[in-house]
Amino acid sequence: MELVEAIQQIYALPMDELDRLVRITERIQLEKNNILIDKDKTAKYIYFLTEGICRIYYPKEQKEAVLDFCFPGDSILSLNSYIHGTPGYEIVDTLENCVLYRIPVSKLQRLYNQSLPIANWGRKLAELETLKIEQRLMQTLFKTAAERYGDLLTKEANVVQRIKLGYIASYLGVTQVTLSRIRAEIK
Amino acid sequence: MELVEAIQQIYALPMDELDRLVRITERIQLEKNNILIDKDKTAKYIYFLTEGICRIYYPKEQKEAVLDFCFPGDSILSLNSYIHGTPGYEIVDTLENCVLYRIPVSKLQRLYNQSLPIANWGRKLAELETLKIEQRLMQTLFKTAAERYGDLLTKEANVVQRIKLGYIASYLGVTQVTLSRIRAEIK
DNA sequence: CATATTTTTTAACAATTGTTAAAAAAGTGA
DNA sequence: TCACTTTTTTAACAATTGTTAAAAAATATG
Repeated sequence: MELVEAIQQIYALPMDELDRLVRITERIQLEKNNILIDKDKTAKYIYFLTEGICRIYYPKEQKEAVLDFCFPGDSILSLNSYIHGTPGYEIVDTLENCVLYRIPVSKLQRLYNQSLPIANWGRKLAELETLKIEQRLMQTLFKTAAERYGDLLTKEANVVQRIKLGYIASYLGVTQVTLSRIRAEIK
Repeated sequence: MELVEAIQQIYALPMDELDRLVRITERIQLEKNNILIDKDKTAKYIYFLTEGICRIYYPKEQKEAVLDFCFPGDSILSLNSYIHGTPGYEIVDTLENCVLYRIPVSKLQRLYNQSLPIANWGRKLAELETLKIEQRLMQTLFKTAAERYGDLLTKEANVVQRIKLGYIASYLGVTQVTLSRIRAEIK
């Protein structure tokens, strides 16, 4: 998955506009088990993941919850921070060595006020994020943890084995013990 | 709550651009217990509610789930349908007599491709929707039904009495019986 | 105002998940 | 390879919520 591809899959841009975006992106590498986005900090960047796996989670005293896992091609934003320019809630860390591209939010905002296609690209980016979270919410509303674990297995089969059970359990909204019971049932 | 106010609170527009938006809106009234947005239909409009209360819910065989209640000042969109132009999942109905303004999605899309401020307005609309759902998700992840019921009571105190317990229970993700038990605890 | 309908509460029981702790399995590094 | 650490599984018990059904309360209707 390449940067240009990741940008274009959100909203197709004409060459010159695409170039304006690409010119403000930076490529970074981050080793396994490092923090990409920290809570209570104002996010200076939005990211595109091209290699590796990340985890987005909300840390709360005692009880943390995994919002999502990110795979190559995904965009990663600290939502509240990106949208309101205030400190965000979530922590994003790397579960494997990662390659990412980052766009400074301040420069991006400037482009939003200059370029119609890029403003519409930003609109699409937000719209797709909305759908992503809606899907997440609907799954927790309607599917049991067992069903959702099955979905994960079919969608990201080989990947599930690379993620700790505790993280997956948190993503599914159950304890590690319960997920272990679910897996015992399946076999 | 007036239409112009509802539009401007999303993203402030210059007078002439605001006017382009206002000119394509229509005022409608809908009596209590009518369907505003139906599932499996492609939404032709987005709405601003200025009077009354609406309920957004996902209907699933046996088990329906209330996503949100809408109050004056809120915008109402069938997310998937608005974003992808495909049939949506949710039903929106009126819990009281309502006054709404609607914008045809097709005309709105045209403006997105013509006007930079309106494209950015659409971006903000999507961004705010994202945060709304994120809040909803975080509440279900971290707060117990009892806590969330307490939140509802403080935020929309007088309004809660006007909404059926079954709807509120569905919004909180518990059965009506459980919510009844929660209320018995509080008193 | 009295009756019918809807909504809410209460009770008893079943089922599911959480909790704590210990054992087993897998992974890591010298 | 062996010892050590981390992760996963299993077991027993407690706590919470769902289910079903009936009673009570509130609301609507002629």
